[in-house]
Amino acid sequence: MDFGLVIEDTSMPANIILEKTYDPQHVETEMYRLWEAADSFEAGPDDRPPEERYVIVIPPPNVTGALHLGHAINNTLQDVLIRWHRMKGQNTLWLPGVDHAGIATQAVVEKRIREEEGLTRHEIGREQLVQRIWKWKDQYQKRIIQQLKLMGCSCDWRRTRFTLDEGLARAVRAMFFRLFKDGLIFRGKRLVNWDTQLQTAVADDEVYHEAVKGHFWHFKYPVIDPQAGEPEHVHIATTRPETMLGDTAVAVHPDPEGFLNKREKELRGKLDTASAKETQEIGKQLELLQERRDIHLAGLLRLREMAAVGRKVMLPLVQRPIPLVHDEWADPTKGSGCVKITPAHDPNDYDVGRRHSLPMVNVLTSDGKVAPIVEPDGTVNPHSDKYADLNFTGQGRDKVVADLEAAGLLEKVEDHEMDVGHSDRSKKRIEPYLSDQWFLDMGDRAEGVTLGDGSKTTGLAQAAMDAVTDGRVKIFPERYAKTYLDWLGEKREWCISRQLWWGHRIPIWHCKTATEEDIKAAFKGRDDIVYHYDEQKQQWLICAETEDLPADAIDGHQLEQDPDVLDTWFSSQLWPFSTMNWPGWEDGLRYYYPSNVLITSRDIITLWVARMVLSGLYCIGKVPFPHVYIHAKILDGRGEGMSKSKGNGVDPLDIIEVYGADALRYALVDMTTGIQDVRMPVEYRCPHCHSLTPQTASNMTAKTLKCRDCGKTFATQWADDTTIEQHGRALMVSDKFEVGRNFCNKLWNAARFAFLNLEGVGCEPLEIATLPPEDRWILARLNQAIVDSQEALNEYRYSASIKYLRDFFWDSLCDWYIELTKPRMSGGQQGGQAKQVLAFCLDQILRLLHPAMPFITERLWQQLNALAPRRGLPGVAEPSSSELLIVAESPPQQGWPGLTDPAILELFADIQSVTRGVREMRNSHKVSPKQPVKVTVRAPASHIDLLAHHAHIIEEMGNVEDLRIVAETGRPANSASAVIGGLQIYVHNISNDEQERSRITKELAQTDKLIQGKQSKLSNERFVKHAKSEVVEAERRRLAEFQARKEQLEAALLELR
RNA sequence: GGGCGAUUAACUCAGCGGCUAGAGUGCCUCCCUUACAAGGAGGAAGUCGGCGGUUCAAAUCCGUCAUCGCCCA
Repeated sequence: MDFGLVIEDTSMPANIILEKTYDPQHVETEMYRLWEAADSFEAGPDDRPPEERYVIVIPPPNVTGALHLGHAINNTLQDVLIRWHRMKGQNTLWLPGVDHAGIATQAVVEKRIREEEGLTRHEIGREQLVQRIWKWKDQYQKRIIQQLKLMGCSCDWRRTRFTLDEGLARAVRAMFFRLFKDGLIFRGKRLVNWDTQLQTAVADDEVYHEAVKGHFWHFKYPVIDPQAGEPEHVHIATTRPETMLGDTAVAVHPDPEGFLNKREKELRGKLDTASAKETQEIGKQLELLQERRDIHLAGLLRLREMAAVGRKVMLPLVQRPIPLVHDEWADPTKGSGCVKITPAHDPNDYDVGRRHSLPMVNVLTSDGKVAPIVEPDGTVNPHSDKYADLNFTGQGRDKVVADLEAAGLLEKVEDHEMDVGHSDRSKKRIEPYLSDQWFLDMGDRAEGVTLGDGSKTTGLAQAAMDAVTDGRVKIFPERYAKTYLDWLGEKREWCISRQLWWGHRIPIWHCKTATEEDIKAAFKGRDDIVYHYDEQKQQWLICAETEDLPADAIDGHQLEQDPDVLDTWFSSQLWPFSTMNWPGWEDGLRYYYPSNVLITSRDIITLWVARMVLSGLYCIGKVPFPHVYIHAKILDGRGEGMSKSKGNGVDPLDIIEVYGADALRYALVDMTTGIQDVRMPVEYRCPHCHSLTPQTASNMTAKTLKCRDCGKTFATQWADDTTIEQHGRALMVSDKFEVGRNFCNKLWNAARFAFLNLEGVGCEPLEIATLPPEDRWILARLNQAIVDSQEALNEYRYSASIKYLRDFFWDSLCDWYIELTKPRMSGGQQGGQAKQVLAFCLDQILRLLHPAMPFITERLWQQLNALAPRRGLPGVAEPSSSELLIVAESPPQQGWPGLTDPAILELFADIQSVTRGVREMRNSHKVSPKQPVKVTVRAPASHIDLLAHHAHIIEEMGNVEDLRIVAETGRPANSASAVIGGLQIYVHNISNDEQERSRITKELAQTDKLIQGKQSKLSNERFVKHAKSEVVEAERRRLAEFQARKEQLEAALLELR
């Protein structure tokens, strides 16, 4: 069979028949080629006004690895909107690209080099490593774009960008330069999360917490020259003994008694409203509190006095005298009430240190060893050399503990479990580390901050918050606005430097020796240079906006570029406009910025969305998008997030191979309701017999498995090449996509049926009112679907949208209209009209389904164009024709006014109920569907004509050979009966009195219950008084219906006697 | 510790103050009727997580408890 495209081969007969089942692979390739050949995805500025313009900038997938189902849902949802708006005739741009993902990508490449070659990055060198990462990036960018194309994404590929591109680097430098010039970027010493493996600072969000078993060590520090009544030692407890080398104080609470009182009051206050369980718990705490008072308070008060008069203790091992200080960080309810303070190695201690101007003594080297201890006066501590270079948490800790024990200062050791931060990338324990970093000030500033449009704001974070609170940016679903606002509300400074090699280098040059005059002279007349003096390090920091500075840029002085790179989100935040050539305005920025919507998942609302809004405002003065749509995260069947490394990550291409791209997309759209997670049980598809074996916790990491159906062995993603070759690799899929495949098949076959019948279809003016009822009905149903589905899509209700289309197409068009009109199609009366209506419905549903299922609809469109080039209802609905569906006009959002017909919808629903009643009776009495039955309907005289007009529907769909509609009749012999909507329906000769009696009795009982329910409701005066009159009316009507049914059932029962 | 969300049929989810609580899948019965068995016709299946409250009326709103998930500290 020739499967070529009509559009390519005009000599092909128009009535070629489609294959019986839909073959996605072949069609998908052909259709994508067709679109690319027609440049359908390409967009460029033209004279269409802003409201006829639609732009989405892709959330760039990172090049760490291939795309999984999470990306599939993200990009499908974008493509649906893009294709829909393109079909609305808008100037539509979907701008694609990928992200370099700094630390993540460097980590995977470093890891691979370590595993395969046993080399570290320092052995390879900066230049080599960066080159290797570029190679990795090229490979994955290619793979990612390939995946997107196979999913059907209609991006303007000519505009593909990468966050490390030259153009994007220009944007990064432009923003950095402005921020630096405005004094919003500064350098400072801070405690950061340090990854000792990758030797870089990492952000909070790159740290995960895990419970780790450890110990609580209790030590005592000797008091220097204890006075009478003072203890000889203070007691401290710690989970990190090795950090004591850097202690610079011991803190005690300034008002332990007040603290205990306050705590007691709080607890007693809680007691009033507490549940029984809580009461018990609180009681226990109160007891403990009393114990603290009795046993510890005197000691705590003495310590407070000692701190007040400036007493010191001698830090053991390194023999450093350190003060006792008052600070509320010390908790009087815990331990001795004293806490050791290591400002350079604990965030809380850091704050204490700042409050009391304590010196910071670093104890850690960048690669995770004990540092040589440098005392506050700058000298190296003579006692510290025996610890230097020991592994910090290993030998270093052991030695500190052993030495303290030897000195008789170890009191006891307890088991203790605690949450410890680990690096997401290297899986190594995160250490707090005091280091020089670059920061962006997000907070409010006295002098304010000037935004891109010249307006003033108090600070960057505030500007981004305002955009959401005043509605310039709307987040769907709304609840996520809270995440955004809460995070920004902290206005924390953002550490933007990373000690990595993969990323945008910080455009700052350091110079220690030059004077301001030297710098002025060297850069005279240049507005792309700014410089600030760094008091702390006593050096000039020179920022160059457009080009790198040579080392000898200042005569007689040496310049050195800052070795750090920027946090990856620094470049990602510029994505909505850096991709459009900012800071230049040419190449579309003026036309295409801002975009219309950002579609993403909730885990990067703070990391990325908030920062894009902030930078859009700062750089340009306009928010980058008015809408943010947050979609669900895909979890596996046990509720765990999918990931390749865990083994439960599903590659969209596996799904496409098994079910087809449209099936993938249909299912993803269908599951996009308002929920935040979607469960997706994962299954292995046996390469031998294609049956599915569910993935479980125990088989998730297996290299080979046995098919539970055919028993043969197959390989998984974990197996080596030889094993895969030997057994074949199982694709990882989920049967959730079967619904998509089935829908495609149904669409394909319905179209196939239509094509068999559409030859010679006309496009004549039709008088809607004179059409047979089924025609008027299907057109009204179509119109409903047109309106409802697009309305839903407009509000990002994807699942609802596709459901309207499915219901129209499958339940109405296929199951009723097509079945009903088969006789007309094959030569019956008004056959031409039926064909014309069918062609029109097909035309419209293909247009409506195209955004979600582009491949199959385009293929069918080609066929439809060949067979029925003119389609429509002249004078009522005249869609314009189009060679390609991708650019065909979408049905009008308000529908075709001439097709709206609520009356026929209501009437047809009644006819359907009657038909279903007949079917049910035949089915429950085991009458073969092939066996025609005789039916008599008793109806009120006023309804007889109307029913007669629709009799053919019941006859055709119920296989009724002789339908009589009469005002009066007795029960035909052995007939089964049903009461439906005021009609008494008898199906002749399929039942007996006994069966009827029992069935009617049962239904009577049920009806009685309903009547009672309604009666009690309506006899409630307050209901009648308070409820809306429509509601009361509706209830009365319903009661009347039930009562009428009851009467009929009783009459039917009487007939049996 | 704080926040967000979920809990409805065996499974995946709709419904979010007022119809006899729905759909798809699965299950059962019947049907290979020349568009489609990846299909058609019909059916069974639910104390809407528990307990309180608001209301004429609660799956829906509020409180609380339980279980699960996510985010932030």
